[in-house]
This record gives sequence, structure tokens and C-alpha cells, in this order.
Amino acid sequence: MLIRVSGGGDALLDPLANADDAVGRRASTSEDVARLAGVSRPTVSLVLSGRGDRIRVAAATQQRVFSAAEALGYVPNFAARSLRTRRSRVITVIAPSLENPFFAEVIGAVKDAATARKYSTNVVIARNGREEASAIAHVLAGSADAVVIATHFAGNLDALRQLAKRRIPSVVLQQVGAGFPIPSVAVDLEMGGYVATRHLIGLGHRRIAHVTPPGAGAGRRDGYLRALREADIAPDPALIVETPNTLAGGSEAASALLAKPATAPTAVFAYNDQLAFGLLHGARRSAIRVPDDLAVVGFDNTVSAAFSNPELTTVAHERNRLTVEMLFALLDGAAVASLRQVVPVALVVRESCGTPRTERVPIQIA
Amino acid sequence: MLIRVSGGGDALLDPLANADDAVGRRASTSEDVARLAGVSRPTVSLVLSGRGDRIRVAAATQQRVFSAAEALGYVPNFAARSLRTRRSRVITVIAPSLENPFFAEVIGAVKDAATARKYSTNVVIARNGREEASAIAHVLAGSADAVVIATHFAGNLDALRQLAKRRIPSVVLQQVGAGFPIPSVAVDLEMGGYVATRHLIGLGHRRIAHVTPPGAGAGRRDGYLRALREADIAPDPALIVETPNTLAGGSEAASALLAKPATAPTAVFAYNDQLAFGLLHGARRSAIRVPDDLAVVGFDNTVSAAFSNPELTTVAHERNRLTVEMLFALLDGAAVASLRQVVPVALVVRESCGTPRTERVPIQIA
DNA sequence: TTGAAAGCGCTAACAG
DNA sequence: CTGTTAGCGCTTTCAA
Repeated sequence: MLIRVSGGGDALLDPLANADDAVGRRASTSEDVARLAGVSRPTVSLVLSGRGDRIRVAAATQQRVFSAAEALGYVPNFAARSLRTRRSRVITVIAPSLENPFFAEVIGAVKDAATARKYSTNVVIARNGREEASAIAHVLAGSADAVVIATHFAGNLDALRQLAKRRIPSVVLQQVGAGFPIPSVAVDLEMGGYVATRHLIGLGHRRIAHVTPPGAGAGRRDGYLRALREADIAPDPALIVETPNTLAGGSEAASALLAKPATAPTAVFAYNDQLAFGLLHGARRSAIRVPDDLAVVGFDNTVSAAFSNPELTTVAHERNRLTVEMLFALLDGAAVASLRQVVPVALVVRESCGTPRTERVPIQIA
Repeated sequence: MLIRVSGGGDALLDPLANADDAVGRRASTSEDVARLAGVSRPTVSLVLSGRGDRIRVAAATQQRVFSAAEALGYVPNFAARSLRTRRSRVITVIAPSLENPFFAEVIGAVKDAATARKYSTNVVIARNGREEASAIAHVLAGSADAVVIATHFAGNLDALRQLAKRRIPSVVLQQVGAGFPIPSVAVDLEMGGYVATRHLIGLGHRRIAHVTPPGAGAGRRDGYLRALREADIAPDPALIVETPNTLAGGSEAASALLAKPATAPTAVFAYNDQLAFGLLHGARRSAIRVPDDLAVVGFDNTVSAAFSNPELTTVAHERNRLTVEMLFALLDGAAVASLRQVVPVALVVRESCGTPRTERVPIQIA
């Protein structure tokens, strides 16, 4: 049951009602404000953009402008302003998904820095290469003054080159080919894979799986293989499992890996925390205890990693902070130490990888 | 070590180099394309917007325009186009955070529907009322053709009224006061709180806590209290705990509630899944087993709820689907059945609330 | 089938 | 201290 609080307020809910109110439908313009305040349009612009404050306009005039703008609910038209100034004061972040909390964290970091500098932040989801291309085209069309590209779809090199050519401050969160003309902040994925796997080997594991989305770059896997090689463990192709980059994908990978006890791994290095959380779930479904029967290591050190059950051992990095620093240095036109940063990694040891399992290490001496 | 792939490509990384390339710095305009193709600007516009296809322009002319645009990497200026057409083909979603996966899911739903209709989706994070007001002002400035407001900061009623007055298709994901002139899709929070609590009571629990962020609306709590009242359980103020709306907040609330075994609850109804996940973590930290020693129920049925450990019982709803339907109905100018939808809820029973705990139910009969 | 003219709303430059 | 003039790049008439 609806109760009318103020008479007729509900009428606005009917798209056809209030035809007589049509006067309010069109946004008011600086012309309207100027007329009401008895000044000219440039004066309105000056006052409302705050530049009339010390430099020029009389206090009384300013007051009239403010009142008029207030009364009319005036908001300067964004398109007109950015057409004229050639700037939007918008920063766009392009990400492949928001479900993966890692991206939520990058975005949050950029947003906070942007807000502090009076930029709006505008997040665009690009689920594939085509959507990424169209998001970049939108930036090239002038919809943003700077862009962070957190996707990793290959094949849009032309679009990236355009960003560089136009000198639009842009940061790509991925390793880019040497010689490719766009700033990047990339995590040292190979080293991440290496330290994660090495830690598991150090705990006594020999059968270590790697769970990864299909089509992922080679970085983490190369580090994983290097650690195995150093320990004289022959890589088992059956222990490298490709699965969709989702919680469900991780859960299914665990079921697959743990189906036959004879061939099951005693440890898994996951491509990222999200897959690792899926693995924790799948292991439990298979009545495999983590870390007692299976050690799990993730990647990214998302906030959730400290709150999962068990808490997740994972590879941490400071990509977010460096991304923000580089982006705003570029926007300020400041010198940037290196335009191709590689962020170091560090292992954060929590519960999911357990303590050394000496009982499983065959004693080789004597 | 950097290896130059193509000669000089790296030079673009130096902001000061390539001064001679300055010709490429300014975006090319439809004027440039027209000149290169040997046609006029309106022809370029017609061809590239696809309307020249059947209606007017000769095939050969079209081909010349396409080639010229391609060669120049032409992208129509967004500000100019939307200034002229008074439309942006952008849909904005305003959300309070992306860390909470519930919002990521709403956004994803809107984005997929928008993409299918050739709208761009533009996510804006508003962490407080001021940021929310500024995000709405941006929409009022013409930056988007429609908006979904998933925040719940009170006090921006003026801004909402402006959206209504300007007939900008807008959907608020919250209960709005009856008579307030803006379409809304709200979950039946009271009923959600009721069914969750009632389920816990049915399992034999009597000491049931409610964990909620400070300043949250009364909806869920009212339902919680109604269920208690119906079961003749006197509400205990000490069992209603306010805590920040984060994983850490949930974890700390669990520690606080479980500190003294004498007064600890045997069940908790959490404000949302995120807090519930924090509770699961905090319970484990306190060596309290879920569901054996503590039953937990969440709210929202986020994807993660099916993958937590233990899997989370939670209140589900279909707000996302309804939101998308209403938004596009408004955009299409179609009739909308009701502009103030209340979405029904359903309890999804998983592991975290356990099975009936008959041992704790005092037998009242005989 | 195409070109010429006009104007969206704003701000920057300059004149008064 | 304030008003006049002009133009950002696009699309939509209208005329040819």
C-alpha cells in the first residue's frame, strides 16, 4: 500500500504526467543563470569555476550568480565544457571483471588518488578484446584525460600505440614487449611463481600442481618450472591444469586433481587468489584437508586472502601503489624514473601451506 | 635489458622526444577525414555512423571515407557528438565500493544488458554522500543517459529529484519513501531478516545475534526482531552488534561476540555475505566451529557464498534482473508496471547453519 | 547524391 | 570589473 506523503509528488513517477512542468525538463544553461543574475555568460563561468574569486568579479556579483545557479539547479554541461577545454577531468580504468577482488583493489587505489586531485574515476569493464578496443577508443575520443588498462587481451597494439602517439597518460598493468611505446607496471610474475613453488618444495612437497586459466601468459608457470628444475623434480604435465578463472573453475580443478589419490598432488600453486579460493572449496568437497593433505598458495594477496578458511598463503606485490604513482606523474608531466616498471614480489605465508612435512621427504643421505 | 624490436619505437616513451611527430599528437577530426576522402564533413558523419548505408551515399564515396578514417585512426570526438546529439549512449552505475562482491554482480548485470544495446557502462564509486552527490551531478551534466544508484547515502534527495525532473532514466536500489518521485528496486529486507532468523529459530537456536554496519537502515533488523517476537524470545541488545561493513569488521564482531562463552550466541544473522564471511573467519580464530558451535546466515547470495568454507546459508533475491529490466524499460520509454518494485527474497540453505540442534531445544511439552 | 550553413553550451581572449 | 566575440567538433536541417 502506498501512502502519499506530499500531495502530487507521485505524479512525477508517471512519464506522461506533469506536461505543464515541461519547463523544468531541459537542463538550465549558463545563459539562464546569467539572465537571472543579470550578468553575462562568461561571468557565470568565471564565478562558478572559482576563478572569479580573487582575480576579478565583485563580491556582490558573485553572490547573485551563486544564488541564481542554486535556484536553477544549474550544472555546467559536461560535453560543452570538455569540448571547449579539451579536458574531461576523468580518469578511466579498464578492467576485465569486478568479480575478481584483485581488480576491485586496483580500482579503489586509483579512485582514491584521483578523487584527491579532483578527477572523476570511471571504471569500464571489458570482458574481451573487442570490448577493450572499444573502451580504448572511447578514451581516444576524449572521454578521459588518462587511462589505466588492467586487462590483458592481446591484439589491441594499434589502440595502445594511438594512446602513446596522442600522449594520453596511460599505464598498462602487464608486461609489454620491450620497445613497445607505452608505460607499464608489471608484477614480476616469473619470480612470483618461483618463490611460491620454492616455498612448497622447501616444505617437503615433490608433487606440486599449477592451476591456471587457459591462455594465461607464461610468467608464473616459468617460475614454477624453474623452481622444480632447481630441485631436480621432473615436471608432470598432468599436474598443470587449465580451468576457467573463476571460483567454480578452481573448485573443479581441485576435484579433477584429487580424484585419484595415487596421482594427486600434495601442493598446488594457483594462478591467483580467486582460483586458490576455489581450490580450497574443491578440496573440502573432496574431503581433502588443507593444509594437512594439500598445501595451497595463491597470487595477488587480495584482502580476502587474510580471511579465508584456512587463511591463504599468497604472493604479494605493490602494483597498486606504483600504478597510481606513475599515472599521476604522467598526468603532471613530471619525469618518470622508468616507464617500464617491474614490481618485486614477496611471499606472504599464512595457514594454507602448512608447516614442513618432513615425513614425506625421502631421506637421501646415507 | 631492453631489446629494441622496431627501430626507434622506444623514443615515444620519452615525453620530450618526437617533437617532429607532433603532427600525430592532435586527434584527427572529421574535417581531416573529409579532406583526405575528398568529401564534405556531413558525408563523413553520415557514412561512419552507418546511416549512409542504404539511404544516401554512393558506395565508392563510402569506401573512400572508410579508408581515410582508417588511415587517420579517426575516432569521433565524444564531447562534440554528445553536445550536438544531447545523448551520450552511456549508462552510469554508482556504487559505494567494489570490494563487496554484491555490487560487482549488480554492475556486471547492467553492463551485459547495456553492451547488448550498444551502450557503454561507466561505473563510479561513491564512498560517501558527498561523492554520491558529485556523481549524480555528473550525470545531470549530461555524462550519461541513464543511471543506477546502488548507494544508500541519505540526504541527496535534491539530486534525486533533479534526475526525476529532467526525466533521466534512473533506478535507485533502495527503499525510497512513498511519494518520492524516483523509480526504485528494493529488496524486501524486513522479510529477508525474518526468514533468516525464523530459520535459525526453527533449528533450535534461542540466542541469535545480528551483526550490522552502523547507520544501516532498519529493514533486516525489523525482520529479525519480528521473528524473535513471534517465538517469544526477548531480544538481547548485547546481541545486536555494530561493526564496519568489511571482512575485518565481521571477524572482529565474531571475536567480540564469542569472547565470553556464557553470553555467546549460538547463531548469527549477518547484514550481508561480506560480514558473514568475516564472521566465519573470526569464529575459526576463536576456535568456534561453524556450524557445530555457531550457525551463520548471510544476505545477498553472492557468488562467493557457494564457495566459502563452510558454504554459506544466505538470503537470495533477484534484484539484479529486475533492475536491468526496469532501467531499459525506462530508457525505451516503455510503460513500466510498477515504478516502485519490492523484490521478494528466498533463503538458500547451505552448510553454515547446520542441521536442527534438538539438544538445545528445551522440551516444553508435558 | 552531396555540400553549405547553423548551432549544441561552454570558456578563452580581448575590448571596454 | 564585466561584456562581446569567437570557436571547440560534431550532426541536422536545408538547398542544390
